[in-house]
Amino acid sequence: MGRSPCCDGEAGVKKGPWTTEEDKLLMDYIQEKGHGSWRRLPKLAGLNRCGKSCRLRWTNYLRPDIKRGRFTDDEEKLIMHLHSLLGNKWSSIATKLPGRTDNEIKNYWNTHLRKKLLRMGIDPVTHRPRTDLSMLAGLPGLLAAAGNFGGSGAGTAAWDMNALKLQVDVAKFQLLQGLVRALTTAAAPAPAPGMDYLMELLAVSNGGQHGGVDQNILLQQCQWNHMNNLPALTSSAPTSGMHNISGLFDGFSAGDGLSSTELGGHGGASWSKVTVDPLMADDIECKNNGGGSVSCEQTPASSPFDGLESLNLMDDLNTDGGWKDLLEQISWLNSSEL
DNA sequence: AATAGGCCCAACCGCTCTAGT
DNA sequence: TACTAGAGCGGTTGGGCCTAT
Repeated sequence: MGRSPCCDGEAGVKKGPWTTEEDKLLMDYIQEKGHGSWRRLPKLAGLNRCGKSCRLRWTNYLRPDIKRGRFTDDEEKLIMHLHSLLGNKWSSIATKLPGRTDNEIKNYWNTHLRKKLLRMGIDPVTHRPRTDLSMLAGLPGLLAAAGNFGGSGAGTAAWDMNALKLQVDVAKFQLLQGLVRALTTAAAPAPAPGMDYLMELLAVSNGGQHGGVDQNILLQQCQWNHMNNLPALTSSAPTSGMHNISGLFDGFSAGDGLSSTELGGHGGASWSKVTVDPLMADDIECKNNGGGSVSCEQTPASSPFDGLESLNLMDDLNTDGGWKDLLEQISWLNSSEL
């Protein structure tokens, strides 16, 4: 295969912005005769353009059913949701938004939505919480901002308020993920760098319940697994000694925008399917079935942030010796390049 | 008022896919 | 089956516009 682009070899063909005269020629021709073969169209329509350029101009600009103007909130949410399902399949996404072109949606994504997700700490490619440690390094600022809300949210859009709460929650989850990974890597022949510090950190970090997650349980579980040379986490096949790990999820409930579909992985304790879709995705509720079994089921989507209010995030974050301290120390760990 | 930097978006480029021969 | 033409798609670019200094 592989052939030269259609415009190659068409010397003297005009490029660049279209004039109103050219637009009129193209519109008149297509409205009268249809586009037919795009390759032959320019000649028939009296245009000094290549067929590809004509097609693009028509589909992206001149088509009569094109909707102009700002994207609505609903359109924005739909794009985000569809992108989480389809990825950069702009043409497929465009079919669900009447009057919008793939090019327009692509541009809007790259200039607005992508940045919006990044600000929320969500990876715009995977639609999951960003896993790079630079996010954890920025947590102190995030926590400070969260603390400044003071619960009133005055002057702040509800969306931003909820997004920030979600971001904090995601950060908590990521922290757990990182901790478990760091700790359970000890099952490998060479302990992970910094593991000793993390163990110590957990030991001195109050050891109590934080956001429904008992750090002692976490620590004990990891130690137990280490001693018994077991996979760090498992999603099925109840394993003796795994009965405590389900407690990790007590703080995350259906509807809080944070969910997990595969609580599994081996050795590296990869909780690979943690999904955060604050907009449209159905919730996935994880349950402790006892005996070390954790099951997850999809529940109908409700309001994206239902359940957030019940998490007592601010109390949780501002408690001395609580998550705030822990996160700050973790960010220090990161900046020290362990 | 001038200018630098960032943003936005129409248009182009190059690749893949599909249908026809 | 192999090849080609045509169409479509996603990534990238360039220039105009806007905003901050």
